[in-house]
Amino acid sequence: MEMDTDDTCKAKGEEEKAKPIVVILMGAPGSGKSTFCEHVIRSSARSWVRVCQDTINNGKAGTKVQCLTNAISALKEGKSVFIDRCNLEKEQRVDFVKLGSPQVEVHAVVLDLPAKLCISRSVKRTGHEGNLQGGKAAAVVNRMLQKKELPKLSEGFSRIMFCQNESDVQAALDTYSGFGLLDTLPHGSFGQKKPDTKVQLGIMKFLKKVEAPSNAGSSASSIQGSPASQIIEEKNSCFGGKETASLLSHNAREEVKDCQDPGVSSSTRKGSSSDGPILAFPSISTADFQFDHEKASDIIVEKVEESMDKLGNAKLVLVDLTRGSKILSLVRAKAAQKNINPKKFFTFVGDITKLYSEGGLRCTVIANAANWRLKPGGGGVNAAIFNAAGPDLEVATKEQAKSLVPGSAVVVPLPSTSPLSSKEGVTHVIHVLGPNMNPHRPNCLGGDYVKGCQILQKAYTSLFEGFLSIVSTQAKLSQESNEKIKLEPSQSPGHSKDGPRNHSPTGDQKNKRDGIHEHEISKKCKGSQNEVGTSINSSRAGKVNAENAKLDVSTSKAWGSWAQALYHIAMHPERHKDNLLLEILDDVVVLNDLYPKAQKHLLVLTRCDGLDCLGDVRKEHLQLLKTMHAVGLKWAEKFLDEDASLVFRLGYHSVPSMRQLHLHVISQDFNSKLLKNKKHWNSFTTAFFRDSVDVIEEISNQGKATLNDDDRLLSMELRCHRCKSAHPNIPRLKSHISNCRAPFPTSLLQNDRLVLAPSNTNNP
DNA sequence: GTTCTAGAAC
DNA sequence: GTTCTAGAAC
Repeated sequence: MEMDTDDTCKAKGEEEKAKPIVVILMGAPGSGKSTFCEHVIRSSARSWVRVCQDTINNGKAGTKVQCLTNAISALKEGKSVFIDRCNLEKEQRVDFVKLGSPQVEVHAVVLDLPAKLCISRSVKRTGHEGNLQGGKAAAVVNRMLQKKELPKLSEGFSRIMFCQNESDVQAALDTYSGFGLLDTLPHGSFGQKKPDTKVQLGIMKFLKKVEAPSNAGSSASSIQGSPASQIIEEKNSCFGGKETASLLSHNAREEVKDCQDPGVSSSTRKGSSSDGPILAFPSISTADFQFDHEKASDIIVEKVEESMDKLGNAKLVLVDLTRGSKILSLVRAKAAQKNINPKKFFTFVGDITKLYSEGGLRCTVIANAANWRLKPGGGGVNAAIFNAAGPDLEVATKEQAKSLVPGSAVVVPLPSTSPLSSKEGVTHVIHVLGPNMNPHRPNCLGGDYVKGCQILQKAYTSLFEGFLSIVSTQAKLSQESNEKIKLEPSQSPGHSKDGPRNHSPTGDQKNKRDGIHEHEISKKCKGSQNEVGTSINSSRAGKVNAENAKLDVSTSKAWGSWAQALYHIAMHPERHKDNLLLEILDDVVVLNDLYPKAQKHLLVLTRCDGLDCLGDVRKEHLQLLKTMHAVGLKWAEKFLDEDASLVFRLGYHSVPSMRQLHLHVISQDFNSKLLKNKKHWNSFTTAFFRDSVDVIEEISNQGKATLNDDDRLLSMELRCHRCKSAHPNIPRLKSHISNCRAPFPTSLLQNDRLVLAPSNTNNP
């Protein structure tokens, strides 16, 4: 056993009072477990014992029982213990979790780093204690990661830290290095991006690309237990849940240093139709009003929990300016313990007046921790918001109320002339007055927390009710504007959908949002504004529906000239006599993909004008979808007659590059010189690809299809679609898939997602 | 040095 | 969607 202890700096007495802990490390070979232990042990004020199975037997590998025995004796001596072994499967760690007791907490530190990184470290390392060197490392790491089961609090951990990139690891190192003998750490699960799915994540570099899709892997192609939830970010400075970094503009990431946001996907930035309005609110009363943070965090979490059911697609975000703010970490821990949906409520570090411009987080409503006179000035959030909003906010506030009593809130629509509106997209400010515990401020409660808590509860209730009233009003207005659009379709051609939205009766508010939207369009599209305007098909401009006429951007998109080819074929197949065309029917055209990404790759193209992509599909298209599927299936079966070894998959890209709804019928060999890049691969092998059978089911049941439209799906780590092993680049991946005969993942074998020759059904 | 990727242009 | 190519990665 390694006794990496540092006895020099602590007195015996201290150790006796202190509670030892067990930290179970989890991670593949090369994930840095031993290094982690060494770093902590070097700088910690505690006595640690590192129990390493690789070396426990006089420097050689030992048994699990030896590890347990040594851990128990270390704990008896009051020492804290690192369990340094892979521990990737639940069963492998269960006995170590049992080391916990009322006196001994068991923590998990998960070094869930990219497979690529672990592999390269394992390969490179020489003289590693576990003797896992050389070329076999890749195979071993891949195999282990495929069995990975991420830990859950329910296994018996009081605290779990997920580290998915180097900065997470640094944060965990800081946490445990500074974890003194008498300190306690908040309980809960920290830093995991998506607890329930195993989304593969991109190999992008920090500042160049964003990271984990928050929700995109939930479809059939994500496999429980697959080694997928791996982040390749190397420098992300965001600790405790890095998702929000995906929202940040490049220059903002440096400033937003802490966030926990498993819920906000890049769609919040892009403003896709699935977004809901977001209320950003500061912690009320805990700053200048000196309200106790523990009590305040209880109330925030309790009130958030109460409002969860009423939120619909709206979201709440607690904002604080400083990284490592006590109130944020308390709220995070308590929200995690209560299993509050992290998609609907999360925390964010940043300036509440610059959430969009600097943080990339679009919050249409922000709350202000106001003073009772509703006046600018003072300090903190109140001063910041009044400053950022300019005199417009003061004027608009006066129209609504002259003063506030503690525990109440007032909703103020923000004029579009306010910079906070034009730059940040804020439509409303809600002033909230919380209880005051500061004797130097008016209405001090003098330490009466019974009353204080009541008032703070009331304050949050008023705030959330105010927000919900805005949400429901806006939803109604967008319905009305939608009705109006339907009545006046002639006004829309030639404009982006901002045109129709200007007909809405909401006046100022609408214009303001349109400003943001245009900003986004100009960022997203490389073409000129003119191009944007003209390339949106006029038949689509009137199609803005109730959903996409909401606060956020519609699904409508601009198509470049190069993206029109399929549309032209669909409209006039007879003019395209080229040899790609296979079949022309009343509703569909079948053609070979011009750039096939597999031995067989066909497109079944709808001839319906105005149906550009999966996002446009509604219940009235159900029969068409079934026809497309049936035609695709017919062709797949024809090819299977010729070559029984083929396997087909039928489906749609969540966001196609080419206009005009088309079904891909693609053989799963992916044997094509034209499959050249990560986007090609991931567009057919991640949740970005929506199986036709699932789409039909969704349209039938819900009236629309789920779009896994997060760009990050397309830049995820390259993994074999059969065995899910990770590969560093396209050539290596292709070389692997040409030989891989692993069975397809179960999810693909279900529900006829794969189409096989009858003779091939048992062993694809 | 070569291989490979990612972003811009089309 | 592809092509081109700078520059990162090896």
